[in-house]
Amino acid sequence: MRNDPHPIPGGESLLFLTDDQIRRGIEAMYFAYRAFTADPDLILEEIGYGRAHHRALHFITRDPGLTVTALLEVLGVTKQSLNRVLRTLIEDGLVDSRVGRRDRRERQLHLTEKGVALERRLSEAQRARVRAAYRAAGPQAVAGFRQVLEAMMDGEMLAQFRALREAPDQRLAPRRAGSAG
Amino acid sequence: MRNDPHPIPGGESLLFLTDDQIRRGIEAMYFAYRAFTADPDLILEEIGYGRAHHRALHFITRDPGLTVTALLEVLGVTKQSLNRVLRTLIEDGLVDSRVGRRDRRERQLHLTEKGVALERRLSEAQRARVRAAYRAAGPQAVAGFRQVLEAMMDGEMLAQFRALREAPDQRLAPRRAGSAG
DNA sequence: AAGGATAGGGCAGCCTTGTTGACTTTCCAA
DNA sequence: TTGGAAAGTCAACAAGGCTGCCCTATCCTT
Repeated sequence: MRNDPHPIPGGESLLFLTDDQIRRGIEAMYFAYRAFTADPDLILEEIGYGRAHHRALHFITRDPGLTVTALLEVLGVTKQSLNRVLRTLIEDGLVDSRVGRRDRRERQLHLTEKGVALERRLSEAQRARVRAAYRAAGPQAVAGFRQVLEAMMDGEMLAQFRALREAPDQRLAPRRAGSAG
Repeated sequence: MRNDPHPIPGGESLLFLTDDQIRRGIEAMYFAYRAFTADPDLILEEIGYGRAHHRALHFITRDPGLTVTALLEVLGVTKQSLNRVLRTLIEDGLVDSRVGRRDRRERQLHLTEKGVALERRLSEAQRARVRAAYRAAGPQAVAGFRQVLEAMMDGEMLAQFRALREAPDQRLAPRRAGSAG
């Protein structure tokens, strides 16, 4: 298992599949993810929030009016965990939780002006880094980056990711189809 | 700031730098990182360890005999935080902490057989996913993936990352007197 | 030989953000 | 009307970050 021992008949060089290359990719992913979160983390620290707050603000911005359950599924955490974060955002006047119209058990989540302002500040910081990296690497590299990231996701997660793209302002929730918690 | 308003005179299409594309990249990074850690997380949970244990095992494997301080710098955490994790690994007989030869204040970290076995199991699980993603995306996409990840790192982190590459079995730390590791 | 600097570690205690379990409110269907 | 299911909330615990302070052993310089 030290080096990929499968010179698959097909022509192309498979050197990019050696264990060493894979391991370098794993390390790059680890370091890059730390860099990726570093800028918003600084802002969050100022105001006593954490990454979980940023994530909630992001997906509420992405899909205004989504329910707690829908947000839960996107984030892949338990509702208790999300609830704590959401409660502080609501108490601090960044998120508005409205009783659902079609189902009064549901809460529909929107950002307040203050919430929009913070979300924008956080996103801008994060986007600046990603934009710089994209610009430095060029469009072809970016296409490859996206391809590999998507190929890393499993089926259910990929579906969630694509659902965000395809239904930019649509509720994700109502499908009864079972998805694990 | 909604869409990149800089049609830089230079020719290429800059559509890959729109805020929308950047945001998709950010979301892809978020989901992919979750997928990326999912497989080892399952194994770690079985035995009551966390990601921090995996990271320590990884970098000790990467650079056997490295000191606590060197590991600290690679991981970017505090001594106290690392120490808790390292202590359990040593107590459980996965890591061996030997007094340094050239400097007896230092502790040189090695994996035991048991440690090697666990690290291999964790790495194999993670590599399997990355390898599958690489294979699916192809060598050109992988090159782009790596380019973007490196472009995301800041200078110091990039230096650390490259130091791992260039000195695969060398101490990262002070190099007082050159002695075999 | 003495004193400061460095490597490593321990303890106390804080925070965020995961987790499970138990609970209320609301809806819907038998 | 009643009972189950679903949405959301509250309580308590754990992992693993963090800081602060203290301690020993070991270097290294004076």
